[in-house]
Amino acid sequence: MVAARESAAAAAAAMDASKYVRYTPEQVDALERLYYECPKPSSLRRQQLVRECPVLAHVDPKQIKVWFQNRRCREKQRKESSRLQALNRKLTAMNKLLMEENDRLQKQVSQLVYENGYYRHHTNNAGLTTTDTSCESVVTSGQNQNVVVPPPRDASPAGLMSIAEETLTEFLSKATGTAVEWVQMPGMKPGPDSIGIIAISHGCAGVAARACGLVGMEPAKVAEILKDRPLWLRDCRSMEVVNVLPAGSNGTIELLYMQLYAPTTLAPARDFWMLRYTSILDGGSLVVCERSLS
DNA sequence: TTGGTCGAAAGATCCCAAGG
DNA sequence: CCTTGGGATCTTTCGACCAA
Repeated sequence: MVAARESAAAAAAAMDASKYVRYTPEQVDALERLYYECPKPSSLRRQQLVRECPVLAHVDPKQIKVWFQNRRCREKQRKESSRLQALNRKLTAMNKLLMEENDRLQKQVSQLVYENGYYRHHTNNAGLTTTDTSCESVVTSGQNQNVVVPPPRDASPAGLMSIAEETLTEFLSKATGTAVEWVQMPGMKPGPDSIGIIAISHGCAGVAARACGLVGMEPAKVAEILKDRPLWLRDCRSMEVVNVLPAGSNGTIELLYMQLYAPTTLAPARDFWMLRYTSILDGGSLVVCERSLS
């Protein structure tokens, strides 16, 4: 490249200034017409053009060749330029739409933050919640009287047992084969093969079945899940075991009060009363199913 | 006057087809 | 297979022209 530059400079220096010509408008018109007819004329055709066109009579065929070369080059550059301009217009229009959408969403967020603050304020005034809105749990094992959510509908042992049996039956009916319809929750992997996920089954209006371990899951995998309790409860901001009851099949029923982290920083944390049924089934498989009582 | 742009010209390099 | 001629492409230089 350096050699090319040097030789080009040397050639340019040697070039006679008188060689530089500017074609007349008539010549340019003629050349443009010829270019329109044929952008790549052969050597023979170029000589023929010079003979046939009077305004080009005194132009060297070599100059004609160079003119066509440069003309093709210019056309290529113009096409590329117009292509980039069209692309730029499209991107600008897209950018405008995205800016408008962003603006609209920002306003929506502001409105939701405002509403959130408004409802928090009213809840605090009603004396039903803690004054602490930090990361500290609002649930403290019966010492804290400022419980957010209402108690379960039927917290009696018989009522809990009934709900637990119902939940287990429902869960087992869904947790066989691929019958479970898994719904991904924020920050969690979808699908029954995921470990430590929370899934909410479809078709159960108002009822959430929280599953951690499926029937038929390998015992080693279940043990692995149970050992890694922090992961198992990673979405859980706080949890309180309010009551524990023995159940059939070596199972237990626990009444839980849970507070889950908010899916986004702008949304409030969610509070649940949960019923957890834990049981060892035949074959050593473990089933843990939970049901919201809210 | 100066800086930018356009156009003409030329060199270097690569590729391809034709001919010996 | 090698050489040769020509085209394509990229790059550079320089003159002309124009607007600030």
